[in-house]
Amino acid sequence: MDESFDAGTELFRNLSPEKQEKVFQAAVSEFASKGYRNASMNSLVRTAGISKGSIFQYFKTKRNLFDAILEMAVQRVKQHLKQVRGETEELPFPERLEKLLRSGFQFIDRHPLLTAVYFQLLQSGDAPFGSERLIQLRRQGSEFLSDLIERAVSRGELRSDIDIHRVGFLINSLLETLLRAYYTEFLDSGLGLYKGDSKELDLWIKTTVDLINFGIRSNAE
Amino acid sequence: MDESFDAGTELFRNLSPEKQEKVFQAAVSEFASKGYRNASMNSLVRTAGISKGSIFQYFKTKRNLFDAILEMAVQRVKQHLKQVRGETEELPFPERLEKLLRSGFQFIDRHPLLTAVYFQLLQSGDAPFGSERLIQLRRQGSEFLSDLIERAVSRGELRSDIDIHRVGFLINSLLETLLRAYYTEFLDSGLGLYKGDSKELDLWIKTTVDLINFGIRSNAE
Amino acid sequence: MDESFDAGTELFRNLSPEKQEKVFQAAVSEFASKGYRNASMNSLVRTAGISKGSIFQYFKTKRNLFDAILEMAVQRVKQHLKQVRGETEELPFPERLEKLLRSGFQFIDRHPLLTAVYFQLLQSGDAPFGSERLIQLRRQGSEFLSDLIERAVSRGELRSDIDIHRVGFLINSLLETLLRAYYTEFLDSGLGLYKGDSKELDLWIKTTVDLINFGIRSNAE
Amino acid sequence: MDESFDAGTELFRNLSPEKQEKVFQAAVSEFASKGYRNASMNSLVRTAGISKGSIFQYFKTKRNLFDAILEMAVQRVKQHLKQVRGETEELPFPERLEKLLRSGFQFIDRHPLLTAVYFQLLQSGDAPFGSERLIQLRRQGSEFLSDLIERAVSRGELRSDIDIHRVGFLINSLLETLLRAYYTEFLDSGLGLYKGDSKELDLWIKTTVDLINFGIRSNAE
DNA sequence: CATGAATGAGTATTCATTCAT
DNA sequence: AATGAATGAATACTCATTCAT
Repeated sequence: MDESFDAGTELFRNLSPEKQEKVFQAAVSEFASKGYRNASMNSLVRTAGISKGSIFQYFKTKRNLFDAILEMAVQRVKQHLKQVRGETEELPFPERLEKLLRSGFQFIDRHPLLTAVYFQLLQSGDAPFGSERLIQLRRQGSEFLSDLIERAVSRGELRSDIDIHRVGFLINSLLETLLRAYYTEFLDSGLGLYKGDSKELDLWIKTTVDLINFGIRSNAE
Repeated sequence: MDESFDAGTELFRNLSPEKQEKVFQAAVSEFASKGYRNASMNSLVRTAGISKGSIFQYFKTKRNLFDAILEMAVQRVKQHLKQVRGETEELPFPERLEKLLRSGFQFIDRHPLLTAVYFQLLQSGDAPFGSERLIQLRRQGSEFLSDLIERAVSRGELRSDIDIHRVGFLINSLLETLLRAYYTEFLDSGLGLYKGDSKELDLWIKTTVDLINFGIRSNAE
Repeated sequence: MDESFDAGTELFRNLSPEKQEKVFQAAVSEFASKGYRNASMNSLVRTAGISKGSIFQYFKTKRNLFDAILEMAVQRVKQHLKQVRGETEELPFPERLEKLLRSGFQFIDRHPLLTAVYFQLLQSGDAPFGSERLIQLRRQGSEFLSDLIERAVSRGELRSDIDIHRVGFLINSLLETLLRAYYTEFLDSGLGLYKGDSKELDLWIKTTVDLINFGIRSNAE
Repeated sequence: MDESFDAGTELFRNLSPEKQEKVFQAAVSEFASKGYRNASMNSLVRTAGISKGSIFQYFKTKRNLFDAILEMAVQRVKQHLKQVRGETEELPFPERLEKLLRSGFQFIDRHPLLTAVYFQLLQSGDAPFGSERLIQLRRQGSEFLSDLIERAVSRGELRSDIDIHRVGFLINSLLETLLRAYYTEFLDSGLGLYKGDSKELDLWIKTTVDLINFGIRSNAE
C-alpha cells in the first residue's frame, strides 16, 4: 500500500490501514502546518478523531511521532528520486534535469503534506534533532546530483574541468529552491510559477536548465 | 541614527536611543537563539533589564515585537545590499557577483544574530506570519539581482536573450543558499565551506560565479 | 495450601493455585517496591503475564487488589506470631520476648516483600484506607503482647501492678519500631543495626529486653 | 509572627502575611491529608484560592513546596524540643520525661497539620527524598534523648551501665509512637487515649514513664 | 510611565478502568 | 473467560498577557 507506514509501536502497525491513514494524515497535517513545537497533540487527536490516550499508545512521545512522520517523508522522497534516476538513465543531461524537475513538481502535487514535512526537515531549526540529520540529507541530495553530473562528464556531455561536488551542491540547491517555490506558491503572484499554468512552468524549467547548461555570459566575449 | 528602529508603539520610539538599543539587542538575541516559539518574554525582559509590563507597552504582543525585529533585520540587509551595489557599480558582472558574495559572508560574520533572524524570516517554519511578507522579500531579492543583470546585459556583458526576471530569481536563490550554508556551517563537515578557511571560500565563490557565467556544458558541443 | 489467598472475586479464587500465586507474587512485588500510588497495573500485568482485562476481572479495582494483598500479608504475620507463641509457651518472659524479636528479624529476612507491604499498611502515608483497619491491627498487636504479659504476671514473673493493656501497647510499639528499623536499615549508618552483624543485633535485643524488664532507674535509688 | 515561614521564592516571602498563611495552610493541609504523591497542585490552588500560575511562581516545583513545608515543620518541632529542654533542665529524669510527653501532646493539639506533615516525613516512603533526611532526623531525635539520659546518669539518677545510645533510640521510639497514637487517635476506640480525657492521658503518661524507669520485672525476683 | 504579581488556557504525558471482540 | 485497544480525567508545569498599584 502506497501510504503504508512502518513506524510507531506494533500496536499502531496492527491498526486497520484506514485508521493508520487517518492518524497519519492528521499528524502530517498538524506538523506540516504548525511545525514541531507549535504542533499540538491535543489538536492532533481532535483532528484524527481518536482519544488522547491512543496517540500515546501508538507513538510513545510527540518526538517519536514526529521522527516517524519525517522518516516516512524522507523515504518517499528518496524512493521517488531513485525511480526517476532509473527512468532517465539513458537521457542526455539537460533532459535528465528537466525530467527531474518535472517529476519533482508532480511529487509535490501528489503529496503536498509530505512535501511540507520534508521541507520543514530541511530548514526549520524548530525540529527536535541536531544538525546531523540535516547535514546528511543535504549531502545525499548533493551526491545524487553529483552522480548525475559525473556520469554526464564521463560521457563527454559536460565540461571535464568542473568541480563535481561543489557544482552538485549548487545545482541541488537550485532545484530545491525551485521546488520549494513551487510548493509555497510564493512565485504565484508576481513571478508567476502558477501550478495550473503549464506554460509558466515550462518557461521556468527551460530557463533553469539553460542557465545550468550555458551560463549567462555573452557569447560574444 | 544607524541603529534606530522605526517600529513598536510611539511610546517605544520616544525612548532614549540607548534604551531602545538595549531592548532591541535583547530581543534579537532571544529570537535568534531560540526561534520564535521558544523565545521567552520572561527571559527577554530579564536580559533587557526592563519590566515585563514595559515590553508589552512598547510592543503590544510577542508577535508584534517579532515583526518589528524582523523588519529591522530586513532593513539592515537592504542597506547593506544598497551599499555594495553602489561600491561595485563599475565592475564587470562576474566581479560584481563575487563582491556580492564576499560582502555577504562578511555581513554574516559581523551580524550573526541579525542573520539568524533574517534567515528565520525566510524560512517559514516556526515564525508566525503568512506568506505575503516572504513573497515580498523574495521578490525584492530577485529584483536586486535582476537589476544587476539588466545593467550587465545592456553593457553587452551577458547574453541578451536571457529571461532577466527568472534568472534573477535563480541566481538570487543560489547566492542565498550559499550564504545560508555558510551561516549554518552545514557544509562544514563534508563539503567544506569552513568559515576560517579562505581557500575553501575562494573555491566556492569561483565555482559559483563560473557556473553562473559559463554553465556546465562541454565546450566541445 | 499455604500460599492460598482468600480474596478477590470468585473468579480469581477458582483459578489454578499456580496462576493465583503468579498474580499474587507480581502484585506483592509491585506494591512493595513502588508503594500504592506508584504501583502500576500495567507493569503488574506485564510481570504477572496476564492480560489487563483479567486483573480487573479478578479484583474489580486497584484498591481492591491492594486490600486483598494486604489482608494476605496480615494473615501471614499473624500466623507467624501464633507459631512463635506456641513454641515459646513454656519460656520465661524475657526469653519469650527475645525469641519474639529474633523470629521477627527472621521473618523479615525471609519475606522482605511481605514485610514491605505490611509496614506500608501500618503507616498511613500513601495507602488508601481509613484508620479502622489500622486501629484493628494495632489493637491485635497490643493484645498479643498483653496476653503474653498477663500470663507472665499470673506466673509471678512480672509486677502484678502493671497496667497490662497499656504496657502491652507500649512494648508492642517498641518491638515494632525495632523491627521496622531492622527492615529499613535506617539504623545502618550511625546506630548500627546492620543485618549481617549478629553481635550488633544481640546487643539491640539485649538492651531492649533489659529496658523492658528492669527500666533504667538507678538501683541505688 | 508564629507561623511565618522563611521559604519559597522572594516573591512568596514578600506576600502579605495573610496570603502567605492562606497558601501555607492550604499546602500543609493538602500534603498532610494526601501525602506527597497524592497531593495535587490543582486541588491545592483551589483550596488556597489562588491561580495555578501563582503557586509555581512562589515555589518553582511541587517538590520545592513540599521541601519548604517539611523544613518548616521540622524547625518548629526542633524549636519546641529545645524550649522544653531548657525549661526542664533542673527536673529529675522521670519528671522531664513526663513534661516532654505532655508538651508533645500540647504541640499536637496546637499544630495538628504540622504534626501530620512531620509524621509523614518520618515514615511515608512516599516522600520524595532519599533516606538520608530520615536517618538524620531519627538520629537527632535519639540524640536528644540520649543527652537527657546521659545527664541523668551523670547525676546518678539512672543506672550507670545502660547503653546510652541504644536506650536513647528506644525511648525516643516509645515517645514517638505514643505521640503518633495520640495524633492519629487510633487509640481512641479501644485503648482509650482520647484527647479530651485528661485522666486517660495521665494514665498513659504514668504507665510509660514507669515502664521506662522500673521495667516490668517482678520485684520479688 | 513603570512595575511585577496574578492569571488561566495551554502543554505533553500517564494510567486505572471499560468494553467490544 | 480472556483479551488489549480505547478512553479521558488527571497530572505538573509554562508563559504571554493583563492590570492594579
